[in-house]
Amino acid sequence: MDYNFQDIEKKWRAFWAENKTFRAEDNSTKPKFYVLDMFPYPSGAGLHVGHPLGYIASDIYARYKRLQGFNVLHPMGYDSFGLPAEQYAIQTGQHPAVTTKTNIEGGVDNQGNKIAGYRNQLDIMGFSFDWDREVRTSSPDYYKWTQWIFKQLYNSYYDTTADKAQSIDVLIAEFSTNGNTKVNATNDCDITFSAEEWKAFSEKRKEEILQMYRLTFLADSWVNWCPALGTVLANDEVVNGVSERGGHPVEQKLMRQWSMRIKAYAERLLTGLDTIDWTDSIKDQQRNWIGKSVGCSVRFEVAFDSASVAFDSAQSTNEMKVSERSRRAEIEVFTTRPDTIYGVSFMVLAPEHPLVDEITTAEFAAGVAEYKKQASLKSERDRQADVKNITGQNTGAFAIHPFTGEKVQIWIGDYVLASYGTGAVMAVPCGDQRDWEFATHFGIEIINIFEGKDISEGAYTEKDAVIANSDFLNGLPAPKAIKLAIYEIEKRGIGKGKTQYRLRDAVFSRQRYWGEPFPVYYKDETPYLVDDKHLPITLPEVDKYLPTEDGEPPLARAEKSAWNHFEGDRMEYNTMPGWAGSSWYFLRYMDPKNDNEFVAKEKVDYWQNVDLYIGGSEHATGHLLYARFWTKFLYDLGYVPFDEPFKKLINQGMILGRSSFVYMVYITYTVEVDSEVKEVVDDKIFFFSRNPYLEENSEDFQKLIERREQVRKNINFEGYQSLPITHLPMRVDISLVDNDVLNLDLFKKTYKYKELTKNKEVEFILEEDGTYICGHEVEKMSKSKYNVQTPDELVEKFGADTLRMYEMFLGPLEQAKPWDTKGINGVHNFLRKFWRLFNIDESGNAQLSNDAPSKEALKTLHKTIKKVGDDLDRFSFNTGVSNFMICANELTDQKCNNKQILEELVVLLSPYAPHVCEELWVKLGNEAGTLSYAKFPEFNEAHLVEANIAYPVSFNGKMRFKIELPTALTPKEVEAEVLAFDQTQKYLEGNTPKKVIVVPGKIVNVVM
RNA sequence: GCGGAUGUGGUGAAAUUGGUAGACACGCUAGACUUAGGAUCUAGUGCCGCGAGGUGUGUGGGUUCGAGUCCCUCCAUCCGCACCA
Repeated sequence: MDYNFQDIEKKWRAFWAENKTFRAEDNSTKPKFYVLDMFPYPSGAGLHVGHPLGYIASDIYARYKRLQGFNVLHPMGYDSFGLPAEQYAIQTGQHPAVTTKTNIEGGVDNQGNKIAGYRNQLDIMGFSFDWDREVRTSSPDYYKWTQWIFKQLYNSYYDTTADKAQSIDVLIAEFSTNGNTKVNATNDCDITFSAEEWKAFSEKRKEEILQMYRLTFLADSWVNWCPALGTVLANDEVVNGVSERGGHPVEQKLMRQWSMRIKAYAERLLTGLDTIDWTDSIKDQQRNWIGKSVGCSVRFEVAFDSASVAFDSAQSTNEMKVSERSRRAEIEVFTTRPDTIYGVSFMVLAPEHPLVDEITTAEFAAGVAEYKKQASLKSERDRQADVKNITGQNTGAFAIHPFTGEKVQIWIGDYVLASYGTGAVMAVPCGDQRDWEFATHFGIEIINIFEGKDISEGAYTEKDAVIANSDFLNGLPAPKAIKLAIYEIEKRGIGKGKTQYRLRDAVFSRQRYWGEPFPVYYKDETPYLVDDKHLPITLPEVDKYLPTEDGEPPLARAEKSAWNHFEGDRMEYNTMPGWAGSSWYFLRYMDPKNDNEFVAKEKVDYWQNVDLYIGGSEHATGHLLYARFWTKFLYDLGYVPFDEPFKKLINQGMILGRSSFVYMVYITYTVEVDSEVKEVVDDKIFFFSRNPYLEENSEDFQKLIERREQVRKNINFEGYQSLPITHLPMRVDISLVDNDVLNLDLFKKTYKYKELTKNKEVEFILEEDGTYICGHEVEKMSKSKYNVQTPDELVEKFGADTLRMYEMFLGPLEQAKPWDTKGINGVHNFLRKFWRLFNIDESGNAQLSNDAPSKEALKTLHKTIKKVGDDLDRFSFNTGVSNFMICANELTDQKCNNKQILEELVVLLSPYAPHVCEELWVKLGNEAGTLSYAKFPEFNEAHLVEANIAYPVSFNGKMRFKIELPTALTPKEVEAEVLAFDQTQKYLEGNTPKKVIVVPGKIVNVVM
């Protein structure tokens, strides 16, 4: 009986669903194992073959762990809030909840297109998900708890002494007893107050101050504003100055926004990386994003001497105030190289630095104003792109060097960023290349403080120099000098040792409809939290999904009655960003239906963190960082017993599309109609298999030349016309192409080229065998490129087991690879071959031998058990498939139909090809549905031991022949046998061997 | 510029600890068979050479009895970050 995969797969999928075969138990004595995929955003386009790659790998691993006796949690859900559904809603008026439901469950969209549905597409792959645990971030049952976590963050601050988050009540109590002078907390508060002052503050003022401490807070901050999307974006959602989604320009705007004080966790996010098993590349990306630098702050006093200051004559009241303050100002800088402080010959402030106007002298006021204007006009992107162009402007002011007491010039320059450190630097041209270039460009003094280093061609930036010319630092190597300099700076009270992070607090509000509403209302424009008993605050209905006319977010359109809970003057109009729901979803799977807690303590205590997480590397600085942050926070509050969410992370490589091209080739000429010159396309159009210019001497190319002469005659042109030949590559849908051969009939019938060629003669330039070969290019798989391969078609044609194994066989999981179906037959044939081993007769019974298995069959089996097991342990799924093929080939050669051997193999193969294995498992006489919990075969080395071994013998490292010797021989005996062997003399060529190296069981090398 | 990764036949790739380079599969060549099936079976297939043999893992060097694997140099491609003081 043939391998009828369609019936088999259908049958077992139904069986698994009906019997809930893959349900994970919360109360189990078995050890747990948590295998998680990054959940998908359910888009209308559906899944292509790239999406399931990671899911297949994780499913194989989950099934493997079940066979090893683990209680496996392997859930799936949907990250279902997001932009595409909202934009579709704006265009069509359809509620995003409806679109989202259709995209998940299948159906017809409101333009009549059939949607397969994510769930159906996932189901046909035979994944062993426990669907009873499904979560959707856009479901109120789920986002109730996203809102609840937000509230916990709001009610917490970061205590830097205890190095953990604490209740904000602790802080309020401290304010009431001691004010804020003794508080050690991560904050943005730049004022100090006493207990009495605190008590005297109004409620509104108190809340304003608390906002500067809370872990999520409302503040006016410079944000990435994307006008096209009408919303702000987090730093990780902005790539090269444009939005990650859609590629729209992004500008800086000062707005009142919710933020997450992720900065508080910078150090723990950094050190935590050392405890988890992720790739170096992702860890480095996170380290880079956090951007820790160790150094110290130093304050330079501004030298206000009467002669040089601008505002003696200035009228501004603001400046008058400064003048009244007895004109004292300090510039604080951050440096990682305090050892080079004697090399400071000037200072540079960011153009936006608040002190700039205050210190600029009259002489330079116009220049500074002009420079500031230029800088503000440049976008962030332009400023970054324009690195080579050195620009700057002297302010005319001076600072006093804190050690030498000398005056150094103060400049402004846009290479200093307002957003990093203090927005000011002490410039050390001998030790920093940018400072060196700046000094050289503007002719500022360069002081060399490195012993014996030449700085005439550039700065010396290594930290291995000895410091000179620097008073108390003289003669010290840089690392020691750094320590001493910090000590001295602190002693003199002009700064202190400090660690700086590049990590910014994360903007947490979006001016969108399709996201979680905040559990927040306003009274007198002061935010208050909604009480837990009113959660979730559900999304209110609105008339349109667009911002209001005054630029308020879409939720501002909601009537008061549209809110399920309304309090105060108004509710919060912003919604949460996409990463809110995905920052904790892995916890909800443990307890998805709990209505009283986000996850019950005993469940999270049992399941712990994710043992294996598989997903794309594009989330390196977004989701993966935020999820770690929230986990650490929930750990601090005692809700979860671990502070890293994902123990091991594997990033599957992207599957790229292979686009096919046809090349339209035609001649153009110009004609004058009513004194207007028009370009005309010739009446004949050629379709070439490839660029004809690549083969200019070919026969086919001659056809073009002839045609051109024809055209030349036809149009009867006067004067010179070059008659250019246009070569236009056009994508064709890959469904019309099989191994680069174009289905010409179908192409002619269906393709859009008709419009372009109507009323024209068309000639296809064919290969010698009459086929038309398409060109191809590897690029991202996308609908617009006509190169999408859906899993559905392949499952239909070859079966899910074949597709699962083929995607694994393609290459290492982590590697990016172009999609190509050329090899799929090989994998399909393997499964047929495997099926044939069972000798299944027409009535569907397996004809197997019950005898004791042969020695060689046992050897094949145990070799395979060992290799496949090892491959699974190191996530080498591609070699696993190879090993199954080798095994099937060997058993076929051995004509093995031994029941005992085949039964173990069925278990071994079942993680990769679950459907066919279930079928065979039952044919072997086992109970339906028990395969998933069978025992993974045990490897027995005894079956691999052979009496003889074929030693490869090499001479000076070159392998010459093999010699069959008993395994038990000692190296000495092997050496003797080899030297006595006939062929040895031939390869010795009369030399006496100097040495013979015998690696037992491996190789013999004769050194001459 | 900095960081990470990769480089092996016509193609996808394998070689886990330094020990027979190219397993497995696709493709291709030749043949067999037939219930004409995206079958099956046999033989071959890195390159050069009729052959003996030579040569071969991006380049050049080194360590070693032995290097795809370790070290150094350079080249190419991909990814991430990028005036971060």
